[in-house]
Amino acid sequence: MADQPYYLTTPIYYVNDKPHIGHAYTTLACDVLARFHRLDGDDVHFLTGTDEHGQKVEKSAQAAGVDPQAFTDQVSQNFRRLAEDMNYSNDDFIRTTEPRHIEATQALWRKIRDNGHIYLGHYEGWYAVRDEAFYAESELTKDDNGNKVAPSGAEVEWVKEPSYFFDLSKWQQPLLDYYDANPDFIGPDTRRNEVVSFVAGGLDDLSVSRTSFKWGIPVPDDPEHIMYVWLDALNNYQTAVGYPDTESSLYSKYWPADLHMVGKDILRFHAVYWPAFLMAADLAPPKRVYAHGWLLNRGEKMSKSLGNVVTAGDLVDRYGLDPVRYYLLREVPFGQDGYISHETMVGRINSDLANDLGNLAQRVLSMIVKNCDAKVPQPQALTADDTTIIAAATDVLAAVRGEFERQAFHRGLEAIWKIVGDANRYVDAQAPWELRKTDPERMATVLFVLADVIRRLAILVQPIMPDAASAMLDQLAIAEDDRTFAALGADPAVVPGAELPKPSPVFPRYVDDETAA
RNA sequence: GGGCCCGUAGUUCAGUUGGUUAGAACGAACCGCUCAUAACGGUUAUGUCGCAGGUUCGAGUCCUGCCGGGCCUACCA
Repeated sequence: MADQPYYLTTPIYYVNDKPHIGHAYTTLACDVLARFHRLDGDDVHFLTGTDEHGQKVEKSAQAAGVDPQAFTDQVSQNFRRLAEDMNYSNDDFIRTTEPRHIEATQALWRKIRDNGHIYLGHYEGWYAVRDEAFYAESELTKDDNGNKVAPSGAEVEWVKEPSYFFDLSKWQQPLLDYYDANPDFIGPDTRRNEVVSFVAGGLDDLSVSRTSFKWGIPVPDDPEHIMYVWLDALNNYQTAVGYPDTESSLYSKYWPADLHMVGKDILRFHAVYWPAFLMAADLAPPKRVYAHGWLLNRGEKMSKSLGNVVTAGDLVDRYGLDPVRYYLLREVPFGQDGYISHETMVGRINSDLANDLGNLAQRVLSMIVKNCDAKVPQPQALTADDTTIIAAATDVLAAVRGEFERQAFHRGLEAIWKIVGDANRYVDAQAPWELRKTDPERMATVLFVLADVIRRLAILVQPIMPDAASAMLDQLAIAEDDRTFAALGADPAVVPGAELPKPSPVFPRYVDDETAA
């Protein structure tokens, strides 16, 4: 059970994009899982990074007057900064322009080619020179002169260029068999259904090289071609664990990946193309791909044209990092689209964090400092009420683990907050402020029990809110080594006699400027 | 056009293989407490479970049709 390997990945983000809340959301979910598994004693490898090849990058670099490598060196920093600002605990940050990735991806190409699954053909389609893009027949319309034009209005012409193809059409049945044998491969279920029906509908061979631009990984033995997008991008997951050295300690430990987290827009690449590529190379497909939904700004899709794009930085500046981390995973059922708004943010911060959890810690710690000489009190024999709540706070881990394994973060948090509620009810039922006058020893026991319940809650909440949880555990004088899930059992618990600092609220209420007056 | 999912209290959602008076949270009203970040606890209320049929002793829970919303995918021209 100890030291189980757990390898999870975010998508690699396209460097040409500016980081927005969607990137932050995907990586946040992974970060929470990574931290959870580490606390659970697993040997975690958590990867994120940037996708740096392609025509758009080539053009942007040109426009900036620098070569593509220098350009990507610069803009990939935007995503490294995001990782730092959001307190992500990734173990590696991969860039597709790194030598290790170029080497790994050419090796994958050779393997697939040598297995007979890549052939040379022609890529053809309607090409708009002005847009430098191909369009499907269905996207085209006719202008006044009867010429076919792209949605942009640009004239298109039928273009044919040599291209290597991957024989995706041959993988329909193997893929369907794989889905069938691995019912948890794609989540949530509704996405799984979509993918299965897409594959069942038949697959076309996939163009996997281009000659029309240069910024990419050269095709082995035919440098006129560069590899096209997905083969390059997807293989980052293998590169980072040492491919092509499949005997390496990293690869043999971490492959196949336990989870690829993706947005729903790129599910097909991960759930169809990627396992097909891997099977074609005699490699194991990942164990699970999970496609989450979109965050909608008050119900509207965020877009540049609407001017309602929210960045993680905007939210963190206003509400604080840990509250934002909590909010994003608690408010929206992961996997579905969901609204975010100032009102719901304030609701979560004030109700769940300030009033329920924060105030629980504050009221209990204040009583201990005032009435127990600022030391963890010495308990007497525990009553049934005491053992019940302690057991509940301990047992909830199993429920949370189960929910997180299905990426149901909101459900896991709900389960933890049920215990927060229990603890507040316990305070009221035991009324330690009465016991202070009537039965000081019982008061001491009640406060001890509460301190230990708060300890457990803080330990559980660490993956979501690392800094705030750490502050709570500091206030309980819990040693750094005693903060893993293994410490959720009875010992080591809060230590009677341990000196506690004067408590200060961990989660301040959010007060609107307008309503403050 | 084909496929998939959804439509349950003001709001966001749970409702397991069909079975007694349909649940939670937030919000609302009232009551209590006073340790605490004016926080906490208790009580109460509201639902034609999208609409119409059907199967069944019994349906939010299965079937059919319709209306409404979303997603995936295709095509005609």
